[in-house]
Amino acid sequence: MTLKEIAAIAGVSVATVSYVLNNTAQVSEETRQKVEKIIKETGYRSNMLAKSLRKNETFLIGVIVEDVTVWHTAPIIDGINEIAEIRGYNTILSNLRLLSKIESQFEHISIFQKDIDKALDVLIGMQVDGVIYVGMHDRKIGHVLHDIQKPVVYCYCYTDGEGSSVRYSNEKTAYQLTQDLIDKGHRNFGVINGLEGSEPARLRYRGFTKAINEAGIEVKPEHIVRGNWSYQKGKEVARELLSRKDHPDAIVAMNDEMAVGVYHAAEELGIKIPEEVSVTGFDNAEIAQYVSPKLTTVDRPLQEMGYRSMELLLNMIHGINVGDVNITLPCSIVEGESVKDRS
Amino acid sequence: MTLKEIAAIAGVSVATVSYVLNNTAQVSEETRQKVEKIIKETGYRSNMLAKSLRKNETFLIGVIVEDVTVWHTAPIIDGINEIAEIRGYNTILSNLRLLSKIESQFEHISIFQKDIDKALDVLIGMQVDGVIYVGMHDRKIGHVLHDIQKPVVYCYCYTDGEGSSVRYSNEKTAYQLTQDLIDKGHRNFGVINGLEGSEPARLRYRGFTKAINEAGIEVKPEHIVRGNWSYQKGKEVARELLSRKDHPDAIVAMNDEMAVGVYHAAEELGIKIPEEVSVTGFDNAEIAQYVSPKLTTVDRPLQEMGYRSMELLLNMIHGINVGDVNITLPCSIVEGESVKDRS
DNA sequence: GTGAAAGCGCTAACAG
DNA sequence: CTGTTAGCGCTTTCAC
Repeated sequence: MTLKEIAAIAGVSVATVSYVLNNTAQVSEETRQKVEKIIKETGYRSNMLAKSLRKNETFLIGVIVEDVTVWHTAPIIDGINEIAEIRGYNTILSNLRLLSKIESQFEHISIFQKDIDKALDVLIGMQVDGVIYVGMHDRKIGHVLHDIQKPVVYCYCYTDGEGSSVRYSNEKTAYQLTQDLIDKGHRNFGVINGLEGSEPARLRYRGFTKAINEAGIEVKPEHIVRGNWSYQKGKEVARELLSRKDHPDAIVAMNDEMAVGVYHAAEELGIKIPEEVSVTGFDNAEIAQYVSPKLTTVDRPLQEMGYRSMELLLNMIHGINVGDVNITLPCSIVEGESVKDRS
Repeated sequence: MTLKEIAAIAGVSVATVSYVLNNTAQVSEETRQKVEKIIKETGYRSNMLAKSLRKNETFLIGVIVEDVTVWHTAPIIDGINEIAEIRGYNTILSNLRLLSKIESQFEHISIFQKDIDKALDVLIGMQVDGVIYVGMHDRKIGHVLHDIQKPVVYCYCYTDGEGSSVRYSNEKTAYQLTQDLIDKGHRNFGVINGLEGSEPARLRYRGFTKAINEAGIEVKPEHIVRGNWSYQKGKEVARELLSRKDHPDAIVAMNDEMAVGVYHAAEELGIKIPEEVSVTGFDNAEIAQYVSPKLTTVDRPLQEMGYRSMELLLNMIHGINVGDVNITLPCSIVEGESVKDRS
């Protein structure tokens, strides 16, 4: 069904049909009724392709996600969609599916440039007004979206120098978390760090160290161990940590999976949480609320990151805030029952 | 940058540029080189809107998801995308965001018809070749995608009579799971059912009952309790169940959250899993592998459901298999350590 | 081998 | 108030 056909049935011109459709000119009540009736009857829907081509505007935003199955991606998409819906935009999602395409999790991004370019060809070809790129890890990536003459926002990742980004605060949150533990009287700390080379691991550890140093506390070198984000490894290193006679009275695990590893290691060794050792996690994974006692952890503002990315992009599209903006959102600490007040 | 501009720079006609771009006619090597050089230099990307309008084909598939944050949605999308990529199609995702829009989880779908129609307006307007509708619960929904003259596949839900669907097997899987328990010598069963009115709950329970009846086993009515899918409620009813002197030696929980509730109830009461009571879950949630002992549960073929939905849709688009098809995929049982062999 | 020109469905002057 | 028409960027006959 096309405008022309509607016009033919109604016995009016295409222009008139367009007028009633878009309410873009005065049309007599009689004509309007007649046309509207036919539109309803035929179930006509206007061809966006033609419309957008003609008007040279699409109200379309391209969203490239590195992998939709990485669990933080969905809430970010949801946040993006919510703002899009409010502001009258539609989104077109491109899923790079990196997770299933890579061997090593930290292989350099550039080998996927071809995939990205392919995705961009489609999105730019669809004449999107701007692009949001959602990372699967929080890290620096190259200018993967180079050469496109459109506003771009990187979310859950960033690029050096060029381009705006929306991220969450690793360092400051780890700092606060550690301070809370210090305030609650803990002095003998253990820390299970994330995977070597991971930026969030580095930042979280730095926040931890800063709080420790400011409080003038010393952490025994043997109490600083390296995990790899996994439950298995967390349990393994926690076992060593907790087997020591001078084991920590607080273990800061850099994510929830490893924190749960600590739970199980403690259980094996008959060490009570939080009575004998406090434990904190990071990320507010689903498991955090299903372990007993509930894990104290950190909630990242994922949906909010979606909101802000979209709002930032729309501002750029409308010419507000033309410079590069780097937004770092605060996290909130989720109080569980895995930390004891020893003060 | 448009074809016309490229043509002007190269000093050839638009037709010629189109020929080299699409390799659709013989072009002299010299001209081809010249044009290709300019295309590369200018970073020209063809306008899909114009192209699709002209060719009257888009290779675009519309994917409507009821809520992207419901955790089974992402793997399904991923599966859809994988096939799309292989077959040269692109997808455009529409997220209805039902979860945040509804009060009661089981409110009738029809009140969202307006949202769905809006999403459809966009998708159909974009001239998609077909639509996949991904539900947030496995249930029967009305003909929410009525009146569209395009192939439609319902995934993780279905509609009565009209329309093809791809789902997973609740009943048969619950049957197998129960049989396994019977084979391992369990005779004193307890079951924690899902939310009243939920179709998967009904089907899973039916599968359970079928296996029980076939084996000539009797389940005490007091051992059949109603949960609501939640951890909290699961723990609560498990506490009652396990407090009884004649408590079951196997508890079939209809999802993993409730199964974890059983774990914690058992722990409180000093009852050992699986020595004194075996426990099974359903859904293979992330927690299933982080509890100790590991939970025996059921993995739904989510990504595969995405594959099959897309393949089915493409077949419909290409005129193969024109009738309604209802596919039910088998699940696999994930053997944990929460079931003891008592035979 | 290459170009002129029609037309995909729609909007927006412009004319009447 | 309504209709005629040009043209958005592209593909594709049909001529040459």
